[in-house]
Amino acid sequence: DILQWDKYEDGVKWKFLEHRGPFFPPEYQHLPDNVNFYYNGKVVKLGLAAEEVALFFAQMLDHEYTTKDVFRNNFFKDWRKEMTLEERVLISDLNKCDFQELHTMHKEKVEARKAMSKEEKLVMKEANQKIVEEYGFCILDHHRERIGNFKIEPPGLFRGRGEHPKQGMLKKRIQPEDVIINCGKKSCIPEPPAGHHWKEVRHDNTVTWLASWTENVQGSCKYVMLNPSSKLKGEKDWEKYEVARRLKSCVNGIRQQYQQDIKSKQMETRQRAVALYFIDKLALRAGNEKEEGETADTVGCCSLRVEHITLHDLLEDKECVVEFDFLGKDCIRYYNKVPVTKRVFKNLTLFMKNKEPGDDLFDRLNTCLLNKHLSSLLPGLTAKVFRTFNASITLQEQLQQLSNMTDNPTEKLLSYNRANRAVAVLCNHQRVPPKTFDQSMANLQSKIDGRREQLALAKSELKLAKKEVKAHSSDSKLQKAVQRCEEQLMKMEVQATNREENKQIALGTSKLNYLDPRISVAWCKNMEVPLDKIYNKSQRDKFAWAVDMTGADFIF
DNA sequence: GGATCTACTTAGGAGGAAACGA
DNA sequence: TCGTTTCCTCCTAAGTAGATCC
Repeated sequence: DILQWDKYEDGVKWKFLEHRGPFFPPEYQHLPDNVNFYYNGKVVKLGLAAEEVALFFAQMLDHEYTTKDVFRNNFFKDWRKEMTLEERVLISDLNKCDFQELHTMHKEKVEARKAMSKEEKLVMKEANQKIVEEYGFCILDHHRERIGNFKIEPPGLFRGRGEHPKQGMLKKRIQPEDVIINCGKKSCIPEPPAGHHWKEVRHDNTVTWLASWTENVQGSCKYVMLNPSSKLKGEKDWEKYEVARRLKSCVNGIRQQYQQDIKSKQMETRQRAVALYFIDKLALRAGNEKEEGETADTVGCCSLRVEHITLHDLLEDKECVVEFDFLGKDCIRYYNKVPVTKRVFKNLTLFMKNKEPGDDLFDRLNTCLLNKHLSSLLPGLTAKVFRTFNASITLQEQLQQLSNMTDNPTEKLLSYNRANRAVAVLCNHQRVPPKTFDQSMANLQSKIDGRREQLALAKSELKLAKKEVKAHSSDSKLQKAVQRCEEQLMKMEVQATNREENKQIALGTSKLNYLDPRISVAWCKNMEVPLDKIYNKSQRDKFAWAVDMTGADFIF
């Protein structure tokens, strides 16, 4: 069976596309007269452009960002570009800038928004819904579809992740003159805001975006695209999982092949084989090259450097252990100690020979070479398919192992979460533990203790009542109280277990992007668990294609 | 054959809304 | 009913990977 999500000829994604264009954030308004910026202790009335950027900085004053040298220097440099000549001559030292009044004003605004009455909040909500109604939908091939990000990103200071060399730079305001509109030839062309025009209007039906603009900090392109619930995205999602399933049916052969390749005479082949071994076994990302100095220093498999691994002949009673320690996507640390085969271990020793810590581990390999090899093994196969495949197969196996039909609903959900968690751990989906984690854990524990005492009390009351034969009528009442107490205690204990195990693990990313939803739908059917215990509304919308087509007998 | 461009998926965090329990 | 906790939505950065350019 040929996977063909394009229902139209070569690369055509749609025949009709109509929308209102993106929604622009409001223009900047001058500060009230009584709110002042001070330079060197003196009031300075800034022009509109410089003032707007000053406010961006002032708003972030509570944030750690504003204490970092890189952030401050980048900000100051870009801020000065927005100043008039006089302003620039005067304001030459960020340390002499006093943003306090701007900061206070901002905080008051935030407080005021929080303190709004119910009625006021409702008015706001309705105004927002009107905007969504007007700009948040498009017509694509006879279907009214929700747009994902129809709002133009407002200007502000760039906040990268980790030690980003561009943090603090000014992200400029986007004008209609910067925006390219993409729509159908026969559709109405969206009206630009009054007094403005679009950069370009094009009719390219081989792409799925509705509008795009170039962002000034990294020089990359931003797109307005459809919501995940759309047919177009759903079909693409389905295809992704079908490729992963096809990998499942030939993965044994591929594994044998790369084990053989590790012995190859060709250095390139051996490096490719070891990299693939890591990608398959550890679910590492491919690791494209990145331009040095443009982004934070993060790596994936192919871009690993010698400094990122340590080899141990023997570690904690295990032989041939590779210790990984590097920053991956979003500067999330990957730390793992993994026993590997002797052959892999010997090769790694060889790859590292005569190299400096900063040298590439796989100096003969890159993602392009790796993917070319993979697509020759199976059409559509790339490095990231291994992550999808290993994630989904892990979920299926874990669900099989962990869940019992005889469990109560709470226990069934715990099993599901644990299976989900196994995948999140494999894919290294981490989160920072919530600030209140320890406190809320302690709160829960004291609630559990309280309930335990209550249960003990209820039990002894019941015992007492049973002795007195005449108290028969109140007997069943007490029985129910005991039962309810036991149930609540069990629920809380499961909740505590689940929360503890989830401390540093984020389940959302794998659920949304790596787990074939048909596995979960089938599990719900088999276990008689309502689907909405597993997926919320937007997740059910995103996975509508799977909900419709999946029976209890589905196997990934 | 490497650099650059383009289009798309994957990612964690912020903040607000809803749910929960005392 | 109120304060806390949990859930959800939005936001936009940061990846992957194929195409195009030179």
